[in-house]
Amino acid sequence: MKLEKVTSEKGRRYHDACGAAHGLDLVGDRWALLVMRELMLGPRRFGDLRRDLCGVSANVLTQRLEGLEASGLVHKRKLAPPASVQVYEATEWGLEIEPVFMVLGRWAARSPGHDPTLPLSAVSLMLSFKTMFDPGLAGGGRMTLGFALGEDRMVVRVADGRLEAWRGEAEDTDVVVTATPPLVAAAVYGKVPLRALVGLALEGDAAVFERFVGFFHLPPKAEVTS
Amino acid sequence: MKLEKVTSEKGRRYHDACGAAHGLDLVGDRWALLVMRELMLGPRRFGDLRRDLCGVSANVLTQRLEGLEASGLVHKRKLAPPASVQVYEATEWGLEIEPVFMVLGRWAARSPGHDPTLPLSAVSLMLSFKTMFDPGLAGGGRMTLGFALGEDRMVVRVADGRLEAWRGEAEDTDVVVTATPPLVAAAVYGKVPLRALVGLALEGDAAVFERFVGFFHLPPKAEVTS
DNA sequence: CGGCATCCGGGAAGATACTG
DNA sequence: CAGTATCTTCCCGGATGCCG
Repeated sequence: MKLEKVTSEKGRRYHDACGAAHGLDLVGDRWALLVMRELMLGPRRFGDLRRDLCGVSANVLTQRLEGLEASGLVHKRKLAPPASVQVYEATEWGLEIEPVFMVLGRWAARSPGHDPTLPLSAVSLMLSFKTMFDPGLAGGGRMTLGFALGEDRMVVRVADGRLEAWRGEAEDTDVVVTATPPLVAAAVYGKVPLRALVGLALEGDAAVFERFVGFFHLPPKAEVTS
Repeated sequence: MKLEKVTSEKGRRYHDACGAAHGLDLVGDRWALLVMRELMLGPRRFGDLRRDLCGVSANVLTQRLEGLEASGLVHKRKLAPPASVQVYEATEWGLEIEPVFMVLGRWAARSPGHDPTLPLSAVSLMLSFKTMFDPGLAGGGRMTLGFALGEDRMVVRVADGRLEAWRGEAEDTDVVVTATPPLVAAAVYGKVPLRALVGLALEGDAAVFERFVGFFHLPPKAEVTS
């Protein structure tokens, strides 16, 4: 006898025609935006989401996925056999939220309270590349890098002053980086010398990764004098 | 005997190096982002914030302002005599959050659940202009409009394919619009004929406002077929 | 009256255990 | 592995009251 709470989904929404307010109605609940983040590079399984969203509990994750699906941002799908596993996938419209991560991330990176040494998911690392990539620094540089981050395999391509990232096995890559996401972040954003990063391994042309590191720069910290 | 809750400010934050996650640490609490929205066009008083943030309770607003001030996004200031009233003002870095409203608002406007007839604050209306303005439609158009929205006085200038908005009395304006924000939104975004909008009054060159309305277009609604 | 603290009820989030 | 059930904690919202 389920108590049929029926999830009224009313009452805690802003009653505001402002687009940003409605955006918060859609992804303003705790964890909701970060769930979308993890889906930006392709479908994920429930357990993978739970692992990468460090700290989220199973019931909350279930609620968020239900809510996001009800809003048309996420689609529950079952992969074809023999995989036959259930995955959650962002809808076409859901994927269009990506610029929010860029703008919000770039702004928040100026916060004095931002600690870049905290844990980081593989998807977050890829999105940070797309956010902090500076075409002016890259010039006409052209390269393909593979990243082996725990179980995750990512490919990053820089070409024509643009950076693209997707989930996939490394093929035709100039260099393959094996490490944890925070270690890669330390190298790219902290400009920590590679020899100082135990646990980060390069296979292939190490000089390509050295150049890659130079394509990024963090925005200056904001003044907190007030 | 204060119980010294000391606002540990710990525990409910995401423990994530991702910039977007830290952005949520800063403005992810309920109402926080909308408080920043209301400060985008200049300092506001506590009571004004409470009136425009329809539904926020006084204690929550106090908590948010305290938190935003502790984060360096908001500054509490007392206006010079004879005003001598206390106002809350976004810091320089706090103002830089504005692009978040543009991107989030443009994305959320595609939601099938977005209801543009809901209440709207004067600041929200101005930000929506900056968000939905299409330079291609404006061409070389050049105009200055005044808006009298209840107690609020706003000025909007279109020039050189750019739109600017600020709080101020109408001077040297081509036309002055007196109405409520939702009525103006109905005219601009709903393309409702002016004669159908009782309560909206134009003073000056009405044709200028007619042209102004043509400078905006809402993005198409997203497919919810999935 | 504006700004802010206190108290309380309801509900969302967090943690853990349990089930198919 | 993918959730569900249950309990606890704490945030949110509303009301009240203090104080300059």
